Amino acid sequence: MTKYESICLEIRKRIIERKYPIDQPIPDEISLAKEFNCSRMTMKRALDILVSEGLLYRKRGHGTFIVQSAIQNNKVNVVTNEAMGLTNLLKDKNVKSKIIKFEVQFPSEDICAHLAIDSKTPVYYIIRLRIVDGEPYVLEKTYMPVTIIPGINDEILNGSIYDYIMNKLVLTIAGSHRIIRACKPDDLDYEHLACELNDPILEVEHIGFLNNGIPFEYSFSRHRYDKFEVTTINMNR
Amino acid sequence: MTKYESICLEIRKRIIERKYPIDQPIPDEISLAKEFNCSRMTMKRALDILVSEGLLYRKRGHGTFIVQSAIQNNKVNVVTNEAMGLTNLLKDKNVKSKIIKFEVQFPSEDICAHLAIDSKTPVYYIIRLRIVDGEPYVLEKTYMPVTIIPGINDEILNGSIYDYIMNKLVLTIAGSHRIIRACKPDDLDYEHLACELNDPILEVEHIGFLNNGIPFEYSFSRHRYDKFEVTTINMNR
DNA sequence: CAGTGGTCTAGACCACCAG
DNA sequence: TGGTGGTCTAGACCACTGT
Repeated sequence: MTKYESICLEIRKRIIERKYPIDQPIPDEISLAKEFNCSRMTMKRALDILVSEGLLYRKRGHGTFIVQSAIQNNKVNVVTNEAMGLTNLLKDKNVKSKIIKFEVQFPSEDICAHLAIDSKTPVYYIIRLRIVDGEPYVLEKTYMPVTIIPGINDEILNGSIYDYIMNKLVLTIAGSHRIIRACKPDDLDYEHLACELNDPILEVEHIGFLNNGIPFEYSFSRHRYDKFEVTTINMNR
Repeated sequence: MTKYESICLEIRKRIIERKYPIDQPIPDEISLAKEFNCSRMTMKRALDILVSEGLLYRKRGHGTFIVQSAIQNNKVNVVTNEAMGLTNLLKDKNVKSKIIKFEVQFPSEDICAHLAIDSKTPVYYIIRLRIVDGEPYVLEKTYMPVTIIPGINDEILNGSIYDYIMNKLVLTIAGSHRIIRACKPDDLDYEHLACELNDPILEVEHIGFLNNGIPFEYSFSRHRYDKFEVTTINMNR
């Protein structure tokens, strides 16, 4: 935990707990730096993070202000790190996995293109049903190159693939690309997600990248329409 | 133009023009700082931007490397600006608007909370059907505070609200918050989007912010499931 | 061990804005 | 003019890596 991270945590806490008047600027950078016993640069870096999360905004010559709408709808935790996997995102819930399919195959042309590999690089083909508090939640179809993410087994699939990648393989997940769409359910959805005939499905197509820019995962997550929504924040530079 | 911006431009140019070997680390921060006659902190800041764009990645103890896939597929300009509005996003298409409703009202409690206003601040209530190349595309229900975005009229609604905000009111749109979900169609969708009975709808709930952190728009866009998908890019810090 | 990036400092000067 | 945030510096120490 770096100094700027812990300062950032504390300031975020204060804002959420209304320790600072919502219609006033928060204390200036120099005062805060003194209070936290750090340099102004470090203070600025901590505040930069909160600005990038949409919690604060600055006015040169005026001060730093709270974005009121950000804390009025309990939407504060929207800015979670997305690269965590379901097991970590819902860690206060009981998340289980049912392995529907777990195979190795040569990838199709489409898979090759998305994973930036050739057709002779084997990939895992995994279908998992994720169950949250006993209810079917999402059906995940995942392709991962065996060369990049080796050693997948049933035990890992029953827990968190992301934990395995980050902690056992010690790889860094740098980012992701998502395409979100609505579609009609197919037979697999009916079978595992307990859909009614006309329930829509929220499908998230996902490409995950490591910090060397190499894609390691191409997946389709099919969600029950009444159990999931995607939240995004876009701030211009 | 700040120093770190101009350095950033120059390094980006060198990478794209293959001035640095693609399979080698680029020069270390101290050498680059000397070359550009700046401090190491400033150099780091310039490189940080390129890392956040996915053009470079760093390995502690090793050096700074070029993300090969970033410059191999002309993907350099992926970081497009989303805050443009439909009229600009699809400017090579024929986008028309049909005004279904255009009223002024006092906002409900929910609208107040999302726009950070009180219940006596009037808002526009606008429903528009956007038609692309003659086909119904999206049904937009929009709330905007009259005080922040004054002077809306039919002419503006038939064109681009975003153009009006940016060019006539000269306000800067800083960011947005989106919630994306799948849902079943309602009567308004059947009537205007030419939905079949069981066609899902992709709904995007949207809050737009100005650069002072004030929300100026709260909207629900209901899309035909076969005509629209949302694309997002997420890069970790 | 030497070399890399990551963090942090104490202080400087500038740009912007209100009274 | 005073106070704010924005940029930049020169240097320090730390964490991590391969030799």
